[in-house]
Amino acid sequence: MIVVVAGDVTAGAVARRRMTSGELAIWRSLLDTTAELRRVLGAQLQDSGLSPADYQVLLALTEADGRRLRSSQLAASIDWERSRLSHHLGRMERRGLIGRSDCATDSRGAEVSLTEDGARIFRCASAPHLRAIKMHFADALTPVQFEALADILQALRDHLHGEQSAARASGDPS
Amino acid sequence: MIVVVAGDVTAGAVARRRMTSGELAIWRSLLDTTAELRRVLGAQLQDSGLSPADYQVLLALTEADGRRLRSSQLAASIDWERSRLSHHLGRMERRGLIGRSDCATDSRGAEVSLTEDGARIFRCASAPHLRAIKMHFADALTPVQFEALADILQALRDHLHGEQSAARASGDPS
DNA sequence: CATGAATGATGGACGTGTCAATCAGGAGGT
DNA sequence: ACCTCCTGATTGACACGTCCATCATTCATG
Repeated sequence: MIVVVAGDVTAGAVARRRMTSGELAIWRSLLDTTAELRRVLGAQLQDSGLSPADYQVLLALTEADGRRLRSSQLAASIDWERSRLSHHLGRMERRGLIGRSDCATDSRGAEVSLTEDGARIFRCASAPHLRAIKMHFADALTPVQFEALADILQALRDHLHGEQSAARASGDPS
Repeated sequence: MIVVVAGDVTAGAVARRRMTSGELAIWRSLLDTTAELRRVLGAQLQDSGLSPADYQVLLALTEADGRRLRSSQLAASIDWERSRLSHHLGRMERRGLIGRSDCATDSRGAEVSLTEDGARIFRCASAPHLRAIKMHFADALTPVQFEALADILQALRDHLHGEQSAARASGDPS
């Protein structure tokens, strides 16, 4: 039986090549630059009294039906570990940003809801935050660069997830 | 005297435009994708018993003259706050990865040095880490995409730093 | 040289993130 | 009904990062 590595058509071609120092430098630059952007935007958000994590949670809740979500749904929608979310919700609850109540259909579950305060603070934080993203990110790039970046991010995501399906396809019965 | 806004030739043109939802989506994708990459590579590093932060410190020390650096130099070379570095060095010292000693020329200063253990562990961690970067990042992109990414990162950094010099040039006497 | 500002480094408090353990409740089979 | 397994969620311990205060030393200035 002949097994052909599938899922990533470039895998065979590059398998034995060494990473160049230029590629490594670009990787480090990606790390550094995104870290700095996160730092700048995090500092801006803090003016509104929110951390980037708070913002993610409040954004997901604001967009949710009835401004409430099962804890698991919330965790899935922002791709957090449940434990992390549980800790963070505890802190946000102490600050009065969200509320937690039991779930009607599943007594194990918890429903997370946006409080008045939480909704109000999120509204106040949202506009300046979007302006900051525009100022520090969107205004820095040309339309051509945006297109290229979207393409690159797509390739990175496909590659990350393609690896998994390739592993599954080649004999790992997950 | 005529003052011309310099440093970012596009600043005037985009000042009043709203950010498009596409641009916002690309920003979120950048956040998510780089976060996932950091997560995957951090998990890989942990197999060698190091955190990404440990790796950064050990890399800087390994490349330093005599494998030792003043604490401030180290902080500057990896762009950390001094307090963060101090805390982290305390933890790394407890684990035997680095040592701290007084500085000869400035009694306020501290010199950070690589221990035998630290050097050995870094050597063992380095190769698999570089392989992981290649596998998850470098192998995902074409040469054209690398070139585009380098260009984009350069534009983002120039913009971040150009803002500061523009602010300084237009009347902020820092 | 005396004194006040600046610098190098550390420490405590607190918010945050991860891992592993735990616990209550549902789901499915016998 | 009972047992087992799975799932939703929380918790404790600990590593990590930031903010702010502190302390010793050096530098600059009169």
